[in-house]
Amino acid sequence: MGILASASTGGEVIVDILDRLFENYAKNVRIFKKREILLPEYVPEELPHREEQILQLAKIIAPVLRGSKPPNVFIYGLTGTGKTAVTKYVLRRLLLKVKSGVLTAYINCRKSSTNYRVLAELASAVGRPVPFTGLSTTEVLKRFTYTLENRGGILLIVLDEIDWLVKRSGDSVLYFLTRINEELSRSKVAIIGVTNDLKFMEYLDPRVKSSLGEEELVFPPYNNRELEDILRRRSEEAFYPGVLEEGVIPLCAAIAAKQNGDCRLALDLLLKAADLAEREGASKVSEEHVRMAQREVERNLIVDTVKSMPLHVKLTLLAILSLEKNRVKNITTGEIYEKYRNLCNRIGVSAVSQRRISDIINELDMLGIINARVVSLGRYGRTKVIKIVTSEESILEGLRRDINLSSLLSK
DNA sequence: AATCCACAGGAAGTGCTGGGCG
DNA sequence: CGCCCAGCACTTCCTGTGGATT
Repeated sequence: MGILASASTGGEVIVDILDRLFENYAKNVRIFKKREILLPEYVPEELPHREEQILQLAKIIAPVLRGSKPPNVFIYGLTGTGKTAVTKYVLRRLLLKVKSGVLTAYINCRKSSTNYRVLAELASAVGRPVPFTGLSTTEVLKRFTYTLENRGGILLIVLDEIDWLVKRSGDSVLYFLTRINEELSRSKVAIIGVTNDLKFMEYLDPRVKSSLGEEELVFPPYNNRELEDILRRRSEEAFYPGVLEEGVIPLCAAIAAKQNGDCRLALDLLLKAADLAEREGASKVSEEHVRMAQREVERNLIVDTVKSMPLHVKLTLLAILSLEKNRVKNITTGEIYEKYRNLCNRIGVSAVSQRRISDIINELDMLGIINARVVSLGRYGRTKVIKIVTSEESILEGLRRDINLSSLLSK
């Protein structure tokens, strides 16, 4: 105690802080009854307001119960409309009814966005794990097909966020998977493709497109009332009674309803708000906690993505930022490249080509940090006009974490 | 109506990493 | 060990283009 107190400049202040922290902590174990109920991976026992979609999907894949291959399904819906939850839920229920001969593989294509990784996951789903690198894709393909054929039965493949796979690696794996059944006799493959981007279908080979879209399911966004209802039900399990102030759930629902009815966001806000309340030792979660959570969610998202960017992406972003700060109107690719080259000179790294910067600008646009749209300025050429559409403060904070950039940001 | 700017963005290739196979 | 593979970040070279200006 003495050591602790004398080590700190403020005498026994640290002791007071610790005391309060521990007291609060002990007192506030009472907010969460079961925190994991609010985590995004959690699939609840009931999925309210998605009964219709559950039924439709179940009808489509029910043929596996009689041992025949169900049609391929394509599921479309905005983020947080319950696509993944419904799919997992229906598959889980199905597996309870089926004795043998059915295998499922769930692949998140954002995490496994290359042909090789998708095939590797499929291979391990049929019980033939392969090294995560080193083999040729045709080799993995062979092993997967061979093992599947020997096992027999039906394999249901869920390709979640399938647009990521197509955008990064093309549709060759999809093409292979939609035609694999012609080579199999003892087993069959059915695909459930899940996405929130309908436009990506246009890039598909027409044969893949028609095969994948044998059945289609659309998930509408949740409305305000439905979101509230979902939050209430989850809260009953997640929290002790009475810890949420009156307006908390409606506020979370309202914010999320504005964001295309994103239920994941609603749950995340509630979770973060309760975390904040607990951390500061409040006995109840208030609307103010929700608003703080909203700001934090937005901020963290930007800071984290910026922080993890490669150097030249950061430099590009910094170039855009400083052009914006100099009140340049209608920032173009050429202007960004010039500024970027200048920044590279100042910290002594060699610049990449303008072609590459053009791609980086597109990447930043896809991340939603900037907005880049192609415009034609007639005589003055054709270029992209770029705007920052997120908090400049948060971007800057992400950039500041990079020591390479410290000399550029000091003043 | 023709021109021509300032890029967009496709194709193909390079060098590197991190691994496998026989 | 030597050779092969996929993925990535990037380059080089290239053709294409919307529309204000001539």
